[in-house]
Amino acid sequence: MVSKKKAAKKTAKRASKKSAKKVVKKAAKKTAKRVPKKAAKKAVKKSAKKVAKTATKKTARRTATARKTRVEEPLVLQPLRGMRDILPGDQPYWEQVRRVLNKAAQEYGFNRIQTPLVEFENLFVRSVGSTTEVVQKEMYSFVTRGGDRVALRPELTAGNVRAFIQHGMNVWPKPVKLFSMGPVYRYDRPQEGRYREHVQGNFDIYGESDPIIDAQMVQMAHRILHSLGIKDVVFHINSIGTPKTRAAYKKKLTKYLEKYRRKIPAELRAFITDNPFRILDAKDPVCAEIAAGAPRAVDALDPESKEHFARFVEYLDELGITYVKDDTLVRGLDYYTQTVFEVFVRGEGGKRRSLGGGGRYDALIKALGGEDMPAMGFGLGLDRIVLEMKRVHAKSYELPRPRVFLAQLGDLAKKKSLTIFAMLQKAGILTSESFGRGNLRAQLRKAERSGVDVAIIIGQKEALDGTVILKDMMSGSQETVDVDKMVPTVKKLLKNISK
RNA sequence: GCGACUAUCGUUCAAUGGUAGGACAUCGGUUUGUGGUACCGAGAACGAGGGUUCGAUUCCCUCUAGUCGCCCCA
Repeated sequence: MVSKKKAAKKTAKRASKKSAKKVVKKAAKKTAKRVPKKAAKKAVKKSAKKVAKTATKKTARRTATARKTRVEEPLVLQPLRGMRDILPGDQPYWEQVRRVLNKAAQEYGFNRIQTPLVEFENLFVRSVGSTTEVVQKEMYSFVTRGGDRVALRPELTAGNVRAFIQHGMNVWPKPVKLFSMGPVYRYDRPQEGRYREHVQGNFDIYGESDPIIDAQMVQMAHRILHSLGIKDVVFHINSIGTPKTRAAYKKKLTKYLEKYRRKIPAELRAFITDNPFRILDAKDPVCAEIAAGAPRAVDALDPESKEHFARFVEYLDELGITYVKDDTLVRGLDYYTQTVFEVFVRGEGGKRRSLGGGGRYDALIKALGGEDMPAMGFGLGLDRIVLEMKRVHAKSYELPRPRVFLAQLGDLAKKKSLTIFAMLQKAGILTSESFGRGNLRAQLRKAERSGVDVAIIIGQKEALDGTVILKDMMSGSQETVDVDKMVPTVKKLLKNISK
C-alpha cells in the first residue's frame, strides 16, 4: 500500500518536473556545461605537455624561469597523501586533548617549548640513528635553495635536545622539564591511525637519573590517557641496557646470526651487522626460529641496568599500574638506553595499537655535543588518542554556545543591530546573528535551530523608538524594553531560563 | 616498502552498457514584523587518464586517494 502511494507520488513529481521543456533545458544546460569543461581540460593538458617538452630542451636556468610563468596545472583539491584536515567537528576532541596535556604539564612541572618543524638532517641522523627505519625510509629530507640538507622532524626529542644544548639549559635548575606538542612527519604508508603528518605531545626530563622518574613518566602517561577516557591500556616495559652493554650484546648477536646468514631472508641480511635486533622481531618463521636460540638481551644487561630496571618495576608496582615485561620491546629510535616503554590500547578484534612510548636516553645529550647528562622522555600520538576517544565515546570539550540570537528587520534596524551586537559582546553575552538575511521568519528559524533561549528582535519601529523586543524562545512570550535596559533584562531572562 | 579491497551530490545510501534517484544537510519560498511541525522549490555527484564499444558511471588497464593485512611505529 505504502509503496504504491509512494510510487504514485513519485510519478506525479516526475511528470511535473520533467515537462518536455524542462528536460530539454536541463539537457542543454548539461551539455553546455560539459563540453567546454572537457575541452578546457584537454587544452590545459596539451599546453602542459608542450611546456614540458620544450622545457627539457632548454637549460636549467631557463626551466626555472619557465616554472614561474608556467601554464597552470590542474589543481588537485586534496591534501598530500597521508595528510588530512582536522575539521571543526573534530575540534572538541582535540581541544580536550590539548587541555588535558597542558594541565598535566602544569601538574608535573613541565614548561612548554616550541622548536622548528625543520632541522638539519644530520641532527636526526645522529640522534635517531642512521640504521633506523625512521631515518632510512621515512624521513622527509630535502635540500633547501641555499643548499642545506634538512629534514622535517620525524619526532620531537631531537629538536628539544638541540635546543637544550644550544641554550645552555644544562645550568638551569635540575631537573629541566620540557613539554612540546606539534606535527611530526614520517613518509610511511598511511592507514587509519597512521598518518604522514601527525601530532605528538612530548614530555622530556633532563638531569635526573633516578628510576623513580621513569616510573613517574609512565604514571603520567597513564594519567593523561585515563583522564581522556582511555582506560583499557597496557604498558609494555623493558630495559635495553647501557650503550656499552648494548654494543656488546649487539656484537654477540651479530656473531650468532652470522652462523645462519644463508637461512636469513636476503632482504634482512643487511641487518645482521647493522641492526641485528630487527631480525629478532621479524615475523618470518625462519627468523623466529633463529631468534629463539639467540642470546637473550636480559642476560647481557650489566648489574647497574638490572638494578635500575628492578627499582623501576618496584615503583610501578607501588603505583599499581598494569605492565607487561616485554624483552622484545626495543623501540625504533637508537638513542634509548636502559628503560623503554610503550603503551598500547586494545582495539577491535583484540588488536593492540600503540598510543605512545618513550624511555631513557642518558647518552644522547653528550653524543650530540652537550654535557654528559641523563634524560628521560615519552611521546603520545595525539591523532590516535583522538581516534580512540571517539571509539569509546569519551568526553570532549564543547565550546560554550550562544544563548541569544539577534534578528533585525529593515535598513535602520540593520544599522542599529551592529551596536546592539557590540553591547552584548561587551556584556559577555554570546550572541549569534544572521545579518545577511532580511527575512524575519528565516532569522527566527535559524535562531530556533541553533537552540538559543532568547531572541532579540529589532525592526523599523523599535529602531526609531530606541527599544528592542526580547522574546523567550521557549514560551514565545515577548516584551519591549529600552535599549539601555536590554543587557540586564537579557541577563535576568537567561538566569531564569537556566533555573 | 609488500599484498589485498574500495571510490556515486557536503554526508549517507541506491540504480544503470543508452550520462543517475532518495534521505539528511544547505539555500529560497508558503502575501517582505515572528521560530519549532508541515508544504513547495532550488543548487549539488559517477576520483583522474586511457582502452574495449555505435555508446562506459557501469567492463578492462594505469594513476591517485582511502581502508584492511604485513612491516614499522605514534
